[in-house]
Formats: sequence, C-alpha cells, structure tokens
Amino acid sequence: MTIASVIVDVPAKQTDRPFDYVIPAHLVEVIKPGMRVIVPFGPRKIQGFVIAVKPESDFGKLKELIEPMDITPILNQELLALGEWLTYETLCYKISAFQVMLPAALKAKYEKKLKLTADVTNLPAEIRTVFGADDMIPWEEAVKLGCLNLMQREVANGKVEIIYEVKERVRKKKLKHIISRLTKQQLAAEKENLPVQAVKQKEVIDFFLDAEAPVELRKLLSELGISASTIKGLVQKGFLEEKEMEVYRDPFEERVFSHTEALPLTEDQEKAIMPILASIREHNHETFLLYGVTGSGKTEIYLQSIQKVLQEGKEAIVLVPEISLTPQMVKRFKGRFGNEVAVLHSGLSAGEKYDEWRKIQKKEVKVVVGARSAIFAPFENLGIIIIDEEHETSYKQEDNPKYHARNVAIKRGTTHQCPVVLGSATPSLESFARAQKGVYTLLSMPNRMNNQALPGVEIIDMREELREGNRSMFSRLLLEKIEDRLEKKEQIVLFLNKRGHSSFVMCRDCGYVVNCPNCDISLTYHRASQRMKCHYCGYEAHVPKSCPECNSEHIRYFGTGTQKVEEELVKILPHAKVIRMDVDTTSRKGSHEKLLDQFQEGHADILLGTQMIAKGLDFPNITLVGVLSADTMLHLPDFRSSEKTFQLLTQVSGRAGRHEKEGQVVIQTYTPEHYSVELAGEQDFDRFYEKEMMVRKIHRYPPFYYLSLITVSHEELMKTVSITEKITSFIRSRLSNEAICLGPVASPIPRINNRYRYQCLIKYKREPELNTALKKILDQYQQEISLGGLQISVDVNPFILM
DNA sequence: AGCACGCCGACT
DNA sequence: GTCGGCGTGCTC
Repeated sequence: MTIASVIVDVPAKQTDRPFDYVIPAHLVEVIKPGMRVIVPFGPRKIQGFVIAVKPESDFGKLKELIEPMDITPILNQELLALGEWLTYETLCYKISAFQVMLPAALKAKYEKKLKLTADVTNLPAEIRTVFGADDMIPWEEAVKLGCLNLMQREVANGKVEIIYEVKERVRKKKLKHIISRLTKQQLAAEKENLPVQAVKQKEVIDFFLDAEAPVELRKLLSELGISASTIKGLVQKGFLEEKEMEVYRDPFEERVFSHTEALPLTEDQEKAIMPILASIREHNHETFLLYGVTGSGKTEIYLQSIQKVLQEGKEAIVLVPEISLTPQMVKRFKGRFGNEVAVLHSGLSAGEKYDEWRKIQKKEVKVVVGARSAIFAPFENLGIIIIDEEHETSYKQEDNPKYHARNVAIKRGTTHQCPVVLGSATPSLESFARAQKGVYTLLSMPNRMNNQALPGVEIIDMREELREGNRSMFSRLLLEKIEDRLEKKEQIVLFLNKRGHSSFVMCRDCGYVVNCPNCDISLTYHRASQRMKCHYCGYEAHVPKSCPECNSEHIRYFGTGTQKVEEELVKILPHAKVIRMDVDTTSRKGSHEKLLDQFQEGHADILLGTQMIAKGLDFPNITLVGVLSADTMLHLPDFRSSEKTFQLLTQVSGRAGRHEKEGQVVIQTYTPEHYSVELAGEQDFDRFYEKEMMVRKIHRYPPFYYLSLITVSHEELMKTVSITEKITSFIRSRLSNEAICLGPVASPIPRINNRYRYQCLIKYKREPELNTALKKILDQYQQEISLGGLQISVDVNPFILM
C-alpha cells in the first residue's frame, strides 16, 4: 500500500501533525510530496499538503485520499524543509508555514451545500419549496431561511445530504485564441478558392500565413480592424480553430521599459562589488552588509551582481520594502533585465500575484523583485538574494508565522550556497553589529556618486519658535526657504510623519482625552467621516461637542495631519501648487505613480507627504526637504524609536540635491538635543551607532541580547494576570542566570477589544532550551486556548513590543 | 477550526 | 416527552 502523510488545513495545536491517507491505486504514480491534495477529514473535505509518501502507516483505519489539486508539486523539497524550519523558528503551525510560502490565491476556499438525494418519496413540501427547481442549495441559504433543523431531520432520513467542496480561489485566466488548422500551403490554396468579395477573410488568411503562434482573438480583431463574424466564417469553414488558452494577467501590460546597460562603476562601487562577485563565482554562502550613503549607487551594484548570476544560469531574489516598491524601482530592474523579471507586491490583485508567481515556478523568469513574502519565491537555483533597505521593519511579519525575511534569506542562502546582500544607508544596529563582529562582511560606500555633497541640514528648535511668538507649524527659516525655492522654480518636499502621533481629541481645560470603551487607547479623529475611530477594534463615536468630564467647550484636535498642513500651506502661500501624498490620496490603483509623475513633470512646487515619500524619490529639481516634526516617533514605548527616528531623518534628507543642484534640509523638532535628531542632522551614522550601542548595552537590548515576547490575553483581568504569572515563573525556572525575564507586566496597550493583555519579555544571549520551553507553554494551555477564552502569542525577536 | 455527540433545562 | 442550549473530544 502507498500512504501519503498530509498536513491538513486546520490551524490548531491538535491537528498540527501529519495525518496518513491511502493513495488510491490510480493515483499512486501521481501523488508526490509537496502537492496540495483534497482529503476527507471527519465529515468534511479539506485541503492538505503531502509531506511524504511512504509504504506503510502506524494508524489502523486509514481513509483514502480524494484527489490532487496540483499536477506537479507546488512546494519543492527545499521549501518543504524551509517550512519545517519556519515552524520551529517561529513556533507556528506547519500549515501556516506552508501557506505563507504560497500566493494567497492557492489557499483553499470551502463550500458547504445541501443536496437532495435520489430518494424523493415522502419528501416534505417545505423542503421542496426551499430547494425550488434545483437539487442543491448553499448551506448559508438554509441558515438564512432558518430551516436548519428541518434539513437536519431530512439528512437523518436520507432525503438530503451535506456536500463539502474544496475550491480554488482564483481561476487561471483564459482567453479565446485563434489558431490555424491547416498548413501554410493549404491555407494559401484555400485563399485562392475564396470568392472575390471575401476581402476581409482573405486578409485574415494573409495574417495567418505570416503568424507562427496562436493569436489572441481580441488582438486579432483590433489589429486587422475586422469583426468577430469574419473569424467565425473561417472557423466554420474549418480553416481556423478557436481555443481557450491560459494567459497571464500582466500588471505591466502596455508598458515599455526602455532597456538600460550596465553603468561604469565608481571606485567605491568597484571595491564593494568584488567580494560579491567572488562569492557568486565560488558558490559559497556569505552575508554582506552593503553600507552605502544615499546616492552612493547601491542599486547599480545589485543590478550588476544579478547580471553575473544570470550569466551563471542562476536566479535572483530582490526584496524591497513595500513602500518603496514604486514604479521607479520596477523600471530599473525591468529596464535592465526585461522579461526575466517578475514583480510581487501588495498592489497586485490576488490573480496578478498568482500569475507572477507562476512565472517563477515555470522558470519563465530569473529575477523576482518583491516585498517580504517574495523571499519564498520557488526558484531552485538561487544565485543571490538581495535585501534593499535592510533596516526596514516591514521585513518582519507581524502575524503568524512571525518571521523575519532577513533570517529566511540567510537560511536559503546557506542551502543554495549563494551570497545574501543586505543594503542600507542606515543599517539596523543588529546587522551593523554583526558586520563589526565579522559575522557579515562589511562593504562600505562612503561617497555619493559624482561626489555631490550631502545636503546641508539645519535643525530648528520649535520651542524657540514658539517662545518668539511663531505658533504656526512652519518655522520662519523653513518658510523663508520655501519662498526662495518657489521663486527659483525649484521643488520642495515636505515630510510629515503622522504615524505614532495620530490625531486625538483633548479637552483643553481638564486634559480629558476621548478613549475607546473596549481598548485602553485614545480614539483617532477621522476628518473624512467627522467621527472618532478606534484603530484596534473599529469602535466609532461622535466627536463630543463639550467635554464629558468638565463640560468645557474648549475641545481641541491634536496631531497635525497632512490635510491640515495642506490647508495651512494654501493659506500662507496661495500661489504654490501642492501635491499631497498619503494613504487617502494614493489608495486608488496607479494614483501613487500618477502623483509622482505630475510632480516630476513640474506640475507642482511642493510635494507634501508621509512615510511613503521618504524613499526612492530621485528628482533632480528637488533642492529643499522640510521635516515638519522630527520627534513624533521618538517618544513611543519602543527601544528602537531612536534608531527609527535617525533612519527616517537620514532617509528623508537623502531626497534633496541628488543631482547637480545643491540640496538643503530643514528639520523641525521639539527635542533638538536628542542624539538621534542631532546626528541625523550631521548624517553621522558611525557616531549614532556608537551612542545607540551604548544605550542598548546599558538597557540590555538587541544587539546585545535577543528578545522573545509572550503576550497573554483574556477577558478577565484576574485570569490574565494569574496565567501570565504562571508562565513567567515557568520560563524563569527554565532559563540560565544570564537571561532576564521581565514580567508579568501589563502590555503597553493593556486592553484591546475588551480583552486584557499582559506580557512577559525575555532577554537572553544563549538559551538553547528556550524554544522547547515556549512550545511547552503553548502545549500546556492548549485546551484553554482552543476553548476560545485564552490567547497566548509568542514572538521570537519581536519588532513591536505592544 | 468544525463537527458530532451527549447531557441538561424549558417548552409544546 | 422533544427541542435546542453548550461543554467535550476527535479528526488519518
């Protein structure tokens, strides 16, 4: 007998193990490890992944596997093993690990239906009417009509049966194509036989005398300017044939990427690329930290390294933060490698993502450029993995499996014996420390290409401005410079970091802040709907007209949004043309690109925006960058807040003066003395690194210590506290003296959606037993978790400590 | 996660 | 008596 070991699509502790199924005789040759299959599970049918095929099973009463969902395995041996590794590293379920490696389109969709059986004797009239003319209805319809009990009885009587179906989420896109059924000679002969008046038909035959491959019907029609009936005629005569053929949804259809050639490298670049090329050539794994200031030409290094990899007949993965995966970026890769490139990012529809992914799987492309999840691209012959802006926190997935793309990259780099290149102008402290220790190889590019000077930065103390009577959000210097650039017809970028300082509403008399009744967090004011919203549970409320505490009518809106800045700008500088870029103005597909194009073409003077304009903008006419308030994220309860502030300010400053014209940066802040602001002003990463390393050392944070965070949540406060207490003391008993276990303490957000949250933070250097201990905790509380009362989340190397 | 099974209180 | 509420335990 041939048995398949299957991981079923049920994300729960109890089902997080293989289930064995007999492979029916006619499928024995077909079923391979890595395939998705449909299996019976209890009364249902569900999707599963075959992880092994073996001759026997320990289990007595096996069921038969129903059918495969793939023709060839969708996960190769490497990815199957990578899934196991992910499960171990992030303490997630096996099924979640497999699913995260695949495009969402491949996740199964389940349907439940009611079907009349052949036995229609004595069928109650009500049942008849519910079914109507059909013999099958969706389960939901019976629920809606409230006749479930009725149905259940008939199921027992054998008149109705419950059907479980597993469906694909996305169909392969198919379009009508026309192909010739005759040889060219035959076609030519038939053309002669056609009546004289069949002008159009003859034209079509001419076309097919030239054409090699099948042609899309739609394209054929528009190209020849004919109607469908012409084709129909020829099809009826048997000359041509209509065929449904699979096509890719192409998000870049009708776009031409002009080809670019490798650029000559600067001395810095030459020095940096050598070790990478050597690693490619010698097929050995090495992790490089490419530390190059903004404008030092990191992308060209990526491009030329990839070129080398392609010459070796291998493939490349390039990870880019979602936010900078702009058309500009895509253009650079498509320009160099043309059709060899697949692009994976969140702007694509599920179908488009699936199609791009399939190009990788079918080996039709050799390079993938994408966000975090592209690290799982199913290449089998990887030659290089590049992570651009490696310090970006978006490389860490915040929901299960809580993996970091950098770690996955290094894992895959080891398996494939290929280099991993981490690039940044402001490396994460973790990576830089590793480079200093020699774990990674440091490659520095301290100079900008063409040796342009880094932009001059001025830091403005906004408290000073306030003291001198300037209550606006623009300092006098910034305003002066803006006016100057407007006059010179040069462009300005204004940056506002709204994140971390959302607009809240406060009473000016008593300080009352409107909070969410379900979560211990202030409500955010939404201008568009004129309502207050909770970002965590979705609760909504009206804006109070007077203070609920003291009845004062002095309600004030805090936190400056881009909209408010825009209004202000219009007031102060009525002639300036402003383009605003934030989530609201870029939500529509393609609007991001459109706005940038407008700005590039000079249709506006000022580009005002959030996070999303901090990266990748490279326009020659930008000579002034203003940061409206540098310290909005500095005071978050996050040990990385200084690092993030420094990175963001450096990043934004890099937008100015990238070409001939000299750039200037004005940073407004309420804490100019803070080292992350000050050193960002001097663009001095090395000193920032030193300073921040000291702080991390004193407080025992990464990179000196690893972190793991356990968050417990429950509806009852007492229960939450007592369970966290037990967990904490258990963990403590399993740790060495070197490790520190902080807790139990309330989470920074102590209540979300009426669930109390407590946590335990573990700081450690080397704890080989920790993983086992954490697993044990999840096992221990398994029942209480599955009953729904308790939630325990474990985050190994967390990025958000909330 | 679903789903069946089973045991108890509230009704026709 | 039976309908339907939810706790319990299993799924190859």
